[in-house]
Amino acid sequence: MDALDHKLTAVLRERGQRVTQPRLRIHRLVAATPRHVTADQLHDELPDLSPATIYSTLELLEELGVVRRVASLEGVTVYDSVSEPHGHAVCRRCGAMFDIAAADTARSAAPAGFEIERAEVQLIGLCARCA
Amino acid sequence: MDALDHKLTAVLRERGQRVTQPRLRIHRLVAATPRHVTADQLHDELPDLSPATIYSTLELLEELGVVRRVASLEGVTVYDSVSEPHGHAVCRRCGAMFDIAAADTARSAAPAGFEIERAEVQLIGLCARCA
DNA sequence: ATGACTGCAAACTCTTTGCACAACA
DNA sequence: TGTTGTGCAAAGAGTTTGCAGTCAT
Repeated sequence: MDALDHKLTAVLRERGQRVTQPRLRIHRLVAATPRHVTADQLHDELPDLSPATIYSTLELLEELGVVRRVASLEGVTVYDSVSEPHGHAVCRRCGAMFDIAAADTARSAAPAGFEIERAEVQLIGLCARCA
Repeated sequence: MDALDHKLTAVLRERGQRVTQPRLRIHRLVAATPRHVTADQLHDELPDLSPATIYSTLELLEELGVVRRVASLEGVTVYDSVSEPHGHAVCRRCGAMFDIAAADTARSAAPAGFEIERAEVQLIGLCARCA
């Protein structure tokens, strides 16, 4: 986990931002979560951090390019550590999310002049267990 | 617009649901909107309908397969009349949404056993005007 | 030391719910 | 006429904001 802290520390310093415990802890947790996190889940795991801090830190981490906001279906914002551009298959019944690799193929469909910053693919349906 | 009303009337009757003015009006508006609608936009155009009615009607129309809920980035639910499965290119700056046709190509990436009910593709970036 | 960051609490937005009235069948 | 659907108002989630105290530099 130390490598993670160093990475974030470097990015923060580079932008003149302070290195604080909440930032390191939230970053660690997002990076350690295999798939996706909500602000609420983070608050469950870090109860001593206020929602305000969690949200503002997530916003900062997004600006730093370390975390990504993913649109979700239930009106809840889902966050994701930035690794590779990818898509999600979302089970309508149990909510399970699977990463898929279709985002790249989708890029070819952009309208003329559109500068793609990221491609999100969501497949909604029933996972193998629920089907 | 009469064809629309007839279509919805048929679907409603088929399911034993009543045909009401709010349902017809909301359906017309969603169908008439070139791209996507939020519940709030509908309420602006139909101020005499209560939010509760708008939401419950949208939910009904979704169950009837006439309208689709689209995940959005700003924590606002976006609705879309059902036509062809498609994706969206969303401008990060001005919020403009363009339909794209990439959803089909994305289907091939589903995990094993996953039953796709719909495929959503979102490209986030800057549209030609904002770039 | 000083300025940025955090926590607390309240506010805000979007959406849902409960109940009485109105409208469809 | 008998339900079902609607409006109103309040409640409920999730997220944002303001301000005073705390901590990194």
